[in-house]
Formats: sequence, C-alpha cells, structure tokens
Amino acid sequence: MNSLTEENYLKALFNLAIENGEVSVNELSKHLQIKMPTVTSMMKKLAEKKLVSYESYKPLRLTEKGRREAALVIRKHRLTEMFLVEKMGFGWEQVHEIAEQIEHIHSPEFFEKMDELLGFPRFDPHGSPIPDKTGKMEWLHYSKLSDCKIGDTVRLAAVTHTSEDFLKFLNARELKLGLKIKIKTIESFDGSMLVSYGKHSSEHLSGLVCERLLVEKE
Amino acid sequence: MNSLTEENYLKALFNLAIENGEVSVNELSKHLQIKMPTVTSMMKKLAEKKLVSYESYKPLRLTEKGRREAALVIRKHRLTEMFLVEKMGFGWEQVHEIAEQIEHIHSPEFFEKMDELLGFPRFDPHGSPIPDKTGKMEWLHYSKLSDCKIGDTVRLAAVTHTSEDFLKFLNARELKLGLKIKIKTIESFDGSMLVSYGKHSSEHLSGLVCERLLVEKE
DNA sequence: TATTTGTATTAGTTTAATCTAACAAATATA
DNA sequence: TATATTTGTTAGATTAAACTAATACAAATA
Ligand SMILES: [Mn+2]
Ligand SMILES: [Mn+2]
Ligand SMILES: [Mn+2]
Ligand SMILES: [Mn+2]
Repeated sequence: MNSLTEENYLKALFNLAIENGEVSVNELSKHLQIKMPTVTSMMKKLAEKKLVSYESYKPLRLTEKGRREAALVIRKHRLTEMFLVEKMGFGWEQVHEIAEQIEHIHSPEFFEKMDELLGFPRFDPHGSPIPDKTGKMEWLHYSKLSDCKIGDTVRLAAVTHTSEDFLKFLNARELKLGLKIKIKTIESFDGSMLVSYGKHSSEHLSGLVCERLLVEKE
Repeated sequence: MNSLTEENYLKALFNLAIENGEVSVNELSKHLQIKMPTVTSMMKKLAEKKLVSYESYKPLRLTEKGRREAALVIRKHRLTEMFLVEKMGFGWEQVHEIAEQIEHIHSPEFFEKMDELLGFPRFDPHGSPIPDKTGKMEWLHYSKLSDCKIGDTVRLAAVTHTSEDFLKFLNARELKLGLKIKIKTIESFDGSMLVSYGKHSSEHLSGLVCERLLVEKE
C-alpha cells in the first residue's frame, strides 16, 4: 500500500505527464514544492516498487502499474469533489483542498458508495474526467477558448485551474460549465476577448482567463 | 496544529480517562498498541504543547486545552459515523474504521456541513454523545444491561464496543438502538440473560454481551 | 524490612520524508 | 569548442514516530 506521500508523487507524475509521458525531476520538484534531492530519492523508492521507471539523468516515466495507481488516486480525488458539490452543497471553488486530503482515505467501500450515490458520474465539478475503477480515463477533445475564432459559438466544458481565487472570479461573472459562449471580438495583442453568454451580452475576458477555459466546439 | 499521531494519542487519553481523569503510561501503551518508551516520549512532547500534564512516574492527565482538542477530534469521528450511516447508507458496523481516518481531515467547513446536513445530531450511530463545537460533551446516565434486574423493561441506548464482529452479532439478532427490552431471567453464575424485544420473545444474551449494552431505565 | 514484580524512563537504533552543501552531468551560450 | 548555466545526484544532517535493551523506580509480597 502506498503512503500519502507516495500517492501525491504518483498523482503529480500523472498530471505532469499528460503530453508526452515524460517528466523531469526539476518539473516534479517545482510542482510539489519539494527540493530535487528529495524527489530523486523518492523516485528510487518508487522505482523499487515498480511504479516509476528511473535511470539517472533520464526523464521520469510512470510504469503501467504506476499509471494505474495514480489514476485511482485521481479517481478518489474527483469523486470526492463531485460528492462535495452534488451531495453536500459546497461550491466548486471550495472542494479542491478538502479532496486533496480525502483522496488519501483507504476504503474502497467509501468511494464505491460515493460513486453509487452520484450515479457513476464521468466528470468532476471542474469538467475533468473521472478515471474508472480499472484506472482508465477517457481524454476529451476540448479546445482552449483562447484558440477559438471570432464568431465561434462554444460550450464551456472544463477549467484547467481550480484555485479558489480563479473559480470565485468565474462565479462573480456567472460563468458555469455547460454555458454557451459566443466570441464577439478578440484583441490580438493580448489575447483578451469580448464574449456573450446567458444574460451577459458583453463580458471582457483576459488572455489568461481564456487560456484556462476549455470548450467544446458545436 | 496537531498531527494525525498526536490526535490519536489525545483521543485515547480522553477515552481512557472517563472515570477519574487519570491514565497510566501502561494503559495508554496497551490501548494504542505502542510500546511504553514511545508513549513516554510522546507525553513529553504533548506536555511541551500544554495538552497533557506530565511528571515522571505520575499518572497522565489531559490539560483543559488537551481535553478540548481531544473532544474536537471525537466530535469529528462521531459526526462522520453519523454521516456515513444517515446520509450514505452504511451499516453501523461499517463506519468506525472509515471514521478513524476521516477524523483527521483538517477542514472546519467539511464537518460544519456534515453537522448541518444531519440536523445537528447529539448522538452517533452507537449512541455515544457528540461533543459540541466548544468541546463540551454531556455524559448520560445509562446503565449496563448486566446491572439490571429481572422484570426490568429498558430501552437500548448505546453500545460500548464498536467492532464489526460485535455489531454484526447484534444485527443478526435485530438488536437496534431505541428498542424496548424486557429481562425475563438472569443466570447468576455467568450473568447471561433471557430477554424479549420486538418480534423476539426469547433471546439468550451472554454476560459479555450484556456488559456491552447500555440501557435507559424507564 | 527485604525481595520480587510490574511500571516507567533513558539511551541508542531505525525508517520515512524532508533539508543543505558539494559535486557531476547535460545543455545552452559565447 | 570552450565556458557558463541548468539540471540532477551524492553525502550527510534533521525531525517525527516508532522500536529494543538496559536501568530505575514504585508497588506488592514474603
Ligand atoms: Mn481538484
Ligand atoms: Mn493529496
Ligand atoms: Mn467509532
Ligand atoms: Mn484515527
């Protein structure tokens, strides 16, 4: 059984490896805010447990076993976030920190029950897919809002950042998942947009915000 | 902030000190299944934090601060058990182990929300009182079933043991909190009883079982 | 009271997870 | 290519929480 610490390393490796499957010690160190020598020694330990393939000076890579165990921690995290929002009445901006702790509870029954009570949801409150019990996760064909063109009408499908500040910012503008958004203008020099959605006929979104919103083109 | 380990020591001290407020290193060591030298050194640490009053070779005693912090951990434990039973559909025999982990989550909002959704319950699924937010806990005037007399009619109010085995044993006999129980006979040599309750007109309960059932006399 | 038994402490070791300082390898730059 | 910078590793220290072995104290018993 993996410790809380090991689970956090696995999760970080999984999330950082989305693109090419490779992660550097440096990246991981920065992401976890843990110094490089500590990361190196944990990688040796996880390699010992066959969760990571590690060779000196080579990029890190989760093994199949490591990928599965990481996905199962992420499953617990996302089910928890969904439960907190759907069954306990928390806002989507409040749940990440709590889930960060509950994801380490060791009790298959507990998460099974959550899953069941939620009706086996496929996405968490921020639009991220929930891995299944075998650790498989379907990756979706979303685009960043910042990559869309003037005139496009898109549906807000997910957010890539889950900090309380950012989500409160979206709350204040009534930007929720599922909303239809129309792009009116794009400022090419800073990537900011003027968009309309719901009752909001003209909202200005900075380039940074547009980068963090994932949309589905209709 | 107290670590998970410290929280477990505080809780154990609180539970063992119910009678006279004093606990020996030996008792605590046995209860936690941790060797005495480890307990001694943790007591010094908790004394440093003003949670325990410790002098060599003297009995251990929680300070007022220690008592309050212990009660707040127990509050988290019992609210969790209640939530698992009432809101998630677990049986009372399944919840202790999960609560043993969730009691260490650091999030006032999470437990506030549970409390609220449960309608501010005063007892957990095993009949134990839930301390309030300030750490106060009302202790009730229950008797052991084993201390009752032939002919007494009592209401099952709480159980003093929460192991899965014991609670499954009670489930099998449909013994639930709130039931009215009538004592038909008592075997003086082993303390076992013949009782009737609900649809059960004549059930035999061993002395051990009778010791673990707390009842309210009518 | 002297001795035995049980309880508690001290001293020193272990493991997990972190750190800093020093050094080595790989990569980027001049 | 030579040098500088960035990245990664090694060595050694630290802290929390556990352990064992040895020793000291306290309580019970002879
Ligand atoms: Mn999250
Ligand atoms: Mn976490
Ligand atoms: Mn319990
Ligand atoms: Mn616990």
